[in-house]
Amino acid sequence: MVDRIGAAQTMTDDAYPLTRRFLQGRSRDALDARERGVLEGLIQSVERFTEPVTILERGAVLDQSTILIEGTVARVIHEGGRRHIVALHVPGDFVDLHAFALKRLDHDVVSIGTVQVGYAPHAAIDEVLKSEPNLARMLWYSTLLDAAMHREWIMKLEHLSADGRLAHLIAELWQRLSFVDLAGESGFALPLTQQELADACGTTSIHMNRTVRKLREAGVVDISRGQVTVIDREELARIGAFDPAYLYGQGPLKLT
Amino acid sequence: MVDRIGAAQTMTDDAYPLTRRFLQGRSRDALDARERGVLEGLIQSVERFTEPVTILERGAVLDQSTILIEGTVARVIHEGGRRHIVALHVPGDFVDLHAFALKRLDHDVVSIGTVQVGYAPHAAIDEVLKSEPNLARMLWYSTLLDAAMHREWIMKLEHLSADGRLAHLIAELWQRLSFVDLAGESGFALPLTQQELADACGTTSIHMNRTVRKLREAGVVDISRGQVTVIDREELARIGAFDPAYLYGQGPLKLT
DNA sequence: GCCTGTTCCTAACATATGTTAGTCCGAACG
DNA sequence: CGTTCGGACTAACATATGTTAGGAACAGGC
Repeated sequence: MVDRIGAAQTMTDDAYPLTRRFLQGRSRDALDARERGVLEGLIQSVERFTEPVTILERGAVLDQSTILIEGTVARVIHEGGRRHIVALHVPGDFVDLHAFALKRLDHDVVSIGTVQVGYAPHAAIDEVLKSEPNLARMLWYSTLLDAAMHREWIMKLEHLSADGRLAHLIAELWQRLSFVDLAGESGFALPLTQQELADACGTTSIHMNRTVRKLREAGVVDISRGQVTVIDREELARIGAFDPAYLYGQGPLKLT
Repeated sequence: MVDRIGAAQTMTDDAYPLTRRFLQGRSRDALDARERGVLEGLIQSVERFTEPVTILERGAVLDQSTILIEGTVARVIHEGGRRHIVALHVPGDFVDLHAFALKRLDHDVVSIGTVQVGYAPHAAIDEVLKSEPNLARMLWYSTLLDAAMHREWIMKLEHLSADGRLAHLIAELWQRLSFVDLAGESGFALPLTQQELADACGTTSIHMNRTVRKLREAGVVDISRGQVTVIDREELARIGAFDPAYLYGQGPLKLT
């Protein structure tokens, strides 16, 4: 592996404005400076969305993959006239790297709030697979993190009722935003409406409203106007049965 | 890509007793004979379990990955004294290939009924990554299929109530077993108890019992004594909101 | 400034599901 | 042949959640 000094790492990371958050807080130091340069070079174009928009449509056959640079996007499966959020992404995440191997997308990808993304052509990723086994492994790794989060969501949906599901979602997002330096001491910005929170927790907006109020009145967390303020961190983790091990962060984790 | 003739393919597949079901029914023909040989050669040992056993434990640091050769295994997350099945595997599936890159397992892997597995050392997979980009891509692909199934399970848990969840599970298993030639015309063998079905559908065994009875009395599917008999295939797919696209099968799919 | 749409919020009622407490049955085993 | 044990099954009751039907607060456009 590669030895790196913390300060030097921060300096070099600034040299990669588009991909600097990729695996930040995870095993990013498994990539050396050259590999980070290769990764940054994969991004051949950038796009910005200010309106809510379906960035990628289910069934689309893609020849490039998308990395989230700024903002929030959701992976959505429409079924029975309803919109189901199956995953949420924070900056630094590839949102459709799986399409590199699967080609066809099995779900939509939609923007939430203002979003900036970068595109990496599959042909360029192909070259990485042939000549950069370590970087290839890290790309694979990032899709495996998605899968680990999916499994945790399955557990959450099978095990917890609405308040636990919401608490888990909040705790997870807080942790993931902390990895990429986008969370505050006591909370974080959250552009999701109650309807969207409901879509991500498998409930209705009416019930999500009850649940938000319940957690607020219980003095656990205040979710309002795009801002989450955590009041009782331990209680939040307890209600949400949140153990961050599945996020595979490095170093001591904020929530235990 | 590689041109292959159907008959020849069947013959060569018999030469790979341990890995012949890997990606069968999916994009397996993207692998040529040499690559299939390399894959088969990855399996350095085989083990058989006749008793229900935890094959792999959460938190374990692995130096090999496990392919399911025969039988059924479940991925399980224990939480709050309960056992939650987050994924089920059929022969041909790698059950912990993600541990190659993640190293630490975030869940248990348990056998259901009699099971035979093979082990592929990570060092050998490392070599594949360096010298067999196409095979490496197929290994990646297989973990992305797992993730796609995870997402469908999330949708199922968010969207459907107990009878829909059960119908979806049955329809999915039937399709996946069909891919690997282990399903019959009107059903398949299923070693899961009602308790385990409940664990996979996020409900209780009592409610699963109601649900099994309901689907039986409605003339949709009969689940009993380890055997599933599908009576009304279309209704099963309708109740379970089952669209097999997410399984990325090739050719015409059994259920539509 | 007012209109218009979206989000947040509430109430009342119906229903799915969980919980507790069992009985019944067949397979495995002595 | 009886015992034992796990799984299948049922009933009665409590509760979480969905559904329908709205009102209140707020932001953006004109």
